[in-house]
Amino acid sequence: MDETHSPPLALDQLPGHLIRRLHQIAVGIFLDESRQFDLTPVQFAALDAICARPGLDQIGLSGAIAFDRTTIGGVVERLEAKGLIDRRVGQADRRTRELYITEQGRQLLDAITPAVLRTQERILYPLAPEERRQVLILLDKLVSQNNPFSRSPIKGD
Amino acid sequence: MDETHSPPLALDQLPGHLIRRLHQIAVGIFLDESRQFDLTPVQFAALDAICARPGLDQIGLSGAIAFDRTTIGGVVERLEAKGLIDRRVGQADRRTRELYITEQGRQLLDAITPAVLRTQERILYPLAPEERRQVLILLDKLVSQNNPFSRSPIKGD
DNA sequence: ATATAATTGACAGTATGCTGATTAATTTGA
DNA sequence: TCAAATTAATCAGCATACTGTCAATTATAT
Repeated sequence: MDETHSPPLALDQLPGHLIRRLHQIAVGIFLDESRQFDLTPVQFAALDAICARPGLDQIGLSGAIAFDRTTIGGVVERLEAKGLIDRRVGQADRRTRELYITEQGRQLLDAITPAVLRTQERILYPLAPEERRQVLILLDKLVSQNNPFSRSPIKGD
Repeated sequence: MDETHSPPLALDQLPGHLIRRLHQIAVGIFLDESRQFDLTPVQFAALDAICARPGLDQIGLSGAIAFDRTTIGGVVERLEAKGLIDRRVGQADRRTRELYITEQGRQLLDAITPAVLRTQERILYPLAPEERRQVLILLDKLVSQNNPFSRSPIKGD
């Protein structure tokens, strides 16, 4: 027998594949729930972080929500084009762009928040209450302890 | 008091955000482990599925590993350009393109498999053995039961 | 048999998410 | 002080991941 080839891996049992699928599902539910607001999950995350920390620059925003710093450029550009944030040249450091949420941005954030909360409930809906607590603890453990290996590691406050 | 605005949500406690972060981390580990093979996670998944089911068409491949059918087009195009798969016009249905792994593709799949397995171990490394079993069970439950709501639901065999 | 439906794959367009290079501004160090 | 290193943002380029649309092909229904 010249059987030099290993059998294909069963993808649907690999953690990486399960994680990719779950992410795909979570994004799908988010877009379904917030269809009327024309905001992507990443745009929501950025808007939420800018609201929480006004005057943040783009690198700071990357660190706060773990985006690649190049990706953030396009995201804030689109948020600015929609009138949801302002971008001002930094006072202390003119290389930076300080980010501020606009009144319109605040109103959208308020309006979309219930949809975002419904999204989280729908994602976890298949699990029993105790399992939901469990999975959040395990996901948090995986994310925080693998954080150093991530491409865009979270910076602590 | 005219406090009409709710406080920003704590992103790092939202399931959707944790899932996005974990996916980002998993992809990063995959690319790190398989750097020398020049294959992305999605390309690996497609190659693995084509190996397991030779003659599959592109829609069938989408259904097997939950890709959008448009996304698959570019993926198989790049796999074909690298000489890892063949694409032939379907005999029974000339609309389809039947996908076959090449000998070169099989060899790459063999070579990359240990790296893919190491990737899975690194993803789960922060967890104790019992927690690893738990999280896989919970992820599988979330994925399979939310599958109908996904944009690219898995088709059963 | 033939008009209509549905299906496969392709294409255009948009939005992440990354690499690597470049520019402008600031900081460091000899 | 002034050249060198560093940093913030941008740009070009590539690969997912989705929407919609379209042409070619097949299935259906009268």
